[in-house]
Amino acid sequence: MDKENFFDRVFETARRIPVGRVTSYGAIAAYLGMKGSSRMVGYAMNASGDVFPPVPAHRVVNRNGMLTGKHHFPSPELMQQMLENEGVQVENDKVVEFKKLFWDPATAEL
DNA sequence: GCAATGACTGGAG
DNA sequence: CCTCCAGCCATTG
Repeated sequence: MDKENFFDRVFETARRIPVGRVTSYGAIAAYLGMKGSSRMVGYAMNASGDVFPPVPAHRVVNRNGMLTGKHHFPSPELMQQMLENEGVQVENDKVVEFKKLFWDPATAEL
């Protein structure tokens, strides 16, 4: 697959997410200059399980901090489990302190 | 090339 | 904070 050029951008950005932090699809999309393609970011994450190294898709949630992609994991409860394992408190399928744990790739230091 | 789909987003209620 | 509607755009059939 050579057309993973688009996905690769999303993957690299997603891998830059620090542990214990989370970000939104729109943040990644906007950072890559594809603000309108926020859906494509999630679509790319769908292929994240087919690439290497693995992408921490569990740190990527929607703008509301909701674990919208948990259903796409090997186990729907795995996503929340890993987040809590990293110190991210999750409740009702959404990050509690999302606003506080929110990580923006644009404000991230190299 | 068109139609359908989707791990989204912003605005309005 | 939650729900509904419409817009966006790449991937797939």
